[in-house]
Amino acid sequence: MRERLPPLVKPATRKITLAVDVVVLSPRSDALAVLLARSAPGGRERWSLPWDAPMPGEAFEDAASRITEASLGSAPALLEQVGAFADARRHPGDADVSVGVVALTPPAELSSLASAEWFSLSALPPLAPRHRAIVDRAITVARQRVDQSPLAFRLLPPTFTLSDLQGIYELLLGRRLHKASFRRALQASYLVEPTDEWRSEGRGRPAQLFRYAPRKRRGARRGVRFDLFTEG
Amino acid sequence: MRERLPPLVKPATRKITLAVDVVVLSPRSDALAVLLARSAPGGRERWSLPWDAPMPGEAFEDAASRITEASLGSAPALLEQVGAFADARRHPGDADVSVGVVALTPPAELSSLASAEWFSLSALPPLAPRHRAIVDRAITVARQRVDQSPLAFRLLPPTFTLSDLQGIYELLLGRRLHKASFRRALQASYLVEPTDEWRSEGRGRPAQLFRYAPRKRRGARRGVRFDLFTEG
DNA sequence: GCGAATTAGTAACGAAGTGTCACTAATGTC
DNA sequence: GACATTAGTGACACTTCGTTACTAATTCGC
Repeated sequence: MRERLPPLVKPATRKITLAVDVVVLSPRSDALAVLLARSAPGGRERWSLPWDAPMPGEAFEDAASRITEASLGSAPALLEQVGAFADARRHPGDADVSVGVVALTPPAELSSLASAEWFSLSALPPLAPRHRAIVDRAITVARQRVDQSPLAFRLLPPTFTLSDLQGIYELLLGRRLHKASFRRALQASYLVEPTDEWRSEGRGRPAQLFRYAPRKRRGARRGVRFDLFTEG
Repeated sequence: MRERLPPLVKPATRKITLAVDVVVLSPRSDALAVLLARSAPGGRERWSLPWDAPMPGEAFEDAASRITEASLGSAPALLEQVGAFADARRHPGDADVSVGVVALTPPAELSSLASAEWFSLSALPPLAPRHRAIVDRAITVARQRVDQSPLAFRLLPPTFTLSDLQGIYELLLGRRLHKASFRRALQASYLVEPTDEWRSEGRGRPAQLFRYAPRKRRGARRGVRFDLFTEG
């Protein structure tokens, strides 16, 4: 086993086809929703993630932004690559390799002309296996990033109530949070500032509107957490 | 802006070349080290990440394992993809796109025959720009994962002292930790169990050896942390 | 042999953070 | 006007965390 030496120079001879597949996420009536594009290859209605081949020299995130805009009508608020996927030939366009990108956008109505629709995560139509895997990975990545980056704020309009914000966190984390604790932690973070507007929505006391405005940056050097391991 | 409709079916026509580039990390004399392969294209000594084109149908992680084994002599303890990279034509093998993979392995001596060497992260030789980017990304990913997965244990031999473990965490996090706090948190996590062996290493009191043996799984449902945002 | 230096390991205290309950406030509904 | 509903806050108990200060076991220099 010792005499196997690495090749010094080996040309990457094999040519393959590449696609960028985008998972556009948005909150929609108390659930996370994914944007799917209609495609009817054989008369039956089928759905797939919006995708395209990147143009020569185009960065993956730029391609994802372009692809999102084509289906949604506007550019997403945040993009992040979630990895490359290669299970052989399970892509709607038969691409050998897909680069998955997750895109976040506040709730928005679709043009009724557009050949795309929102689907609740819990009620997705059948997808190509690779697209299924990319969606799952995108959700996992979003969930992991939730308290590393201000991701939740990208799923909301510029001003929002604290209950809205808490709702987004609950959607992303998949569990309920306690109101008082949530607000206390948010207060201590200096991430939002109140506006002087209030929103009355049906019954109950009107809620103050806030905007995302990170002010301080506490160099919060914390210890190590051993209790966050997600898997064996 | 409304009339732009997504293409229903668009073949991914462009063919490209693909490489898997591996960042093999290991602790080496109080610093993280990267495994680089020697390549001497023009007489001058040059270095690059171990890489190869994936074989048809081979998963990226499998390719990365194979590539690591060719340079290191053994398979790594943990592999994780860190993304696709596409800056045009800055790859040593001229691959259009690279899939970056980070591999972790305990300290190991290299065969002196092998055309690969360990380089401290702080003293890397010049690399192709894309390889530079993949190394940086690999470090970032490893640092982010440190308390989401038992990554640090993959950089240690099967048994280790708690000071060893703390040292790995300090290498990965890039800052010093307090001994008492570190041990208290580790104790509460039920991740390690003591062996009945002790190791005396030069001066000082001998240290007990532990092994990684996660026992309980506290469903530690914690609140939201707003103070961990890493960037604007 | 013996003290100094060095590394391992723990107890305990004060500060900060977190889960929870209970309350007040402002609106719509009947 | 009573009630349901949603927003927002105060306070208490409990946990967690950073830190200091200590004890324990070994090697080194003399």
